[in-house]
Amino acid sequence: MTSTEGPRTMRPTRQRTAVVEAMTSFGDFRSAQDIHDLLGRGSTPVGLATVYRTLNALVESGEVDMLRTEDGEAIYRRCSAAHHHHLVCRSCGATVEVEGPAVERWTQAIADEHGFADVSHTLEIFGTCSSCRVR
Amino acid sequence: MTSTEGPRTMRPTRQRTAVVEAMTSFGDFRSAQDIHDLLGRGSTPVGLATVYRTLNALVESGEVDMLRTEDGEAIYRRCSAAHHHHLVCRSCGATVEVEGPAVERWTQAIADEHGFADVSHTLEIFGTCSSCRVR
DNA sequence: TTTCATGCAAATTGTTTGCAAATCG
DNA sequence: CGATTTGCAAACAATTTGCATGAAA
Repeated sequence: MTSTEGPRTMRPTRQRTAVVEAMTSFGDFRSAQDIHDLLGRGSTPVGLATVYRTLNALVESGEVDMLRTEDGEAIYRRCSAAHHHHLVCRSCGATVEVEGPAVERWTQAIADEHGFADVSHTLEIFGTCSSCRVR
Repeated sequence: MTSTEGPRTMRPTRQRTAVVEAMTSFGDFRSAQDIHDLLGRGSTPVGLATVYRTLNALVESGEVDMLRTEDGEAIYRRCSAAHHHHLVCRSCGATVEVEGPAVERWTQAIADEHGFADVSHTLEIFGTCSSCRVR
């Protein structure tokens, strides 16, 4: 079970830095492939496998948050970014970021109540925005 | 955009029934592959592709709930009528159904506030259940 | 120089699709 | 019969892994 052992240290390489900076530059969730593409276009191309390895390491070390999109793709976000949710228009895709202290508290409470620790959650709201209703 | 059109009716075939019954027999989340294996052992083998197609259809029609496990696998469960959310253990996968009138109201309010109509939402809570913490 | 990280390409895994044969209405 | 569904295998997409090479310590 100790087969998956890895080094305890993480070398500050050029590509590792590039990934971290990319993650820092945009605060929201992106897929590994997005990040790879982004870096590829820039002046610091990084191999896709490396992007994956780096992101996994960052998740492991708690510096990055990972969650799954509806179709199973992993998306990552720098952890420190303020936690918020999205209100998405089904029709045009417009997105509004919303915060919900109440929801945060509620989920925490529910989890406590059932003896769950180390709580996190995902919440997305879908609807039809006013512009799309009019036309 | 109408390319993915399908028939509006769903024929009650032997395999479709088998899948639905399997879903009914156990109340918790199972992967498509689990269901396929299960049926394969029994007297009513159903092709894996068919299991997937059937499950997708059921999710589409709202008879089945689908969510993603930490590693991106889709898991399905027959869904009870009432709208509810899930509290899922990251480690062992145990799930608790929770209701959240407050959340329902909150999402509605947020949507209204931004001029969105026809609102729906998804919310999943993740954590580590007490049994898994103990060990 | 020794160890860890990178890149590439090949290997895996979960899921979807094309198409001929079986089945339902 | 005619339209839909099934099964199988091939196609796919996201992610991981093996291995030789390059860069830190």
